[in-house]
Amino acid sequence: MNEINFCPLDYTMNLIGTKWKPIVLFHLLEEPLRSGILQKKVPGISNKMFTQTVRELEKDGLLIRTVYPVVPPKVEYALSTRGKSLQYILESLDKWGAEDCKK
Amino acid sequence: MNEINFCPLDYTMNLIGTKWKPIVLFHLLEEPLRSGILQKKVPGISNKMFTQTVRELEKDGLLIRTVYPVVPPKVEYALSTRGKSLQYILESLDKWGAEDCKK
DNA sequence: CTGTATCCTGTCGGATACTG
DNA sequence: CAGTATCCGACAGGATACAG
Repeated sequence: MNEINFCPLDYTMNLIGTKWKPIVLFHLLEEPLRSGILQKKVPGISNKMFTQTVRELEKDGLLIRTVYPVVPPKVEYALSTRGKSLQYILESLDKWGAEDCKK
Repeated sequence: MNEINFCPLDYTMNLIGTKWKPIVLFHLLEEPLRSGILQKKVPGISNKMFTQTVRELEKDGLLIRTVYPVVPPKVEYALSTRGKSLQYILESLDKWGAEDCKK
């Protein structure tokens, strides 16, 4: 890597520029969701990639993982403040896609 | 893939959701650039990935490739109308990154 | 200058089975 | 229900050499 022409866009893409991350975040915009529900909203994602994705998002402080000590286990994911600050971008991406695929 | 919960965001990410595409497009926002210049603005990218990236962007109609029949060869890349319509999003991603990495 | 063609390695990412 | 572990094929992506 070279930092000479580093641009913030690059920084952003390193956080959310993967196949699944934006979609996961997008589905959390409205409300926190428990694990199973969230995963079902991202069809095509494998169990492995789902876990890996939310783990990285948690590590980067974009979402918060809450474990409820009940049986059966219940885990809920919610956007952090930092994650919520992406709302505008996620919706822009969504809107652009909606407009563009009409053509 | 499953289309039940297909969202436009997914569509957008399939077009520009890679490591290099947004950066390449971003550097073309101001003005068309010839190949060598553009590539130098994306440090860290290998020759192979650069060619591959612009080829896909061209195929998807996001940029236009113009070959000038001169010696030495001159090739220029410019955003298409469709590519320009991403300006807003690219700048949002850039701004977010600039804001966020202050913290 | 611009782009292509190999080769080669690491990682992505799915399928499956299993634990608490 | 939620998550982990392993296996394994596919491909992203770099280095290098070469062509027009």
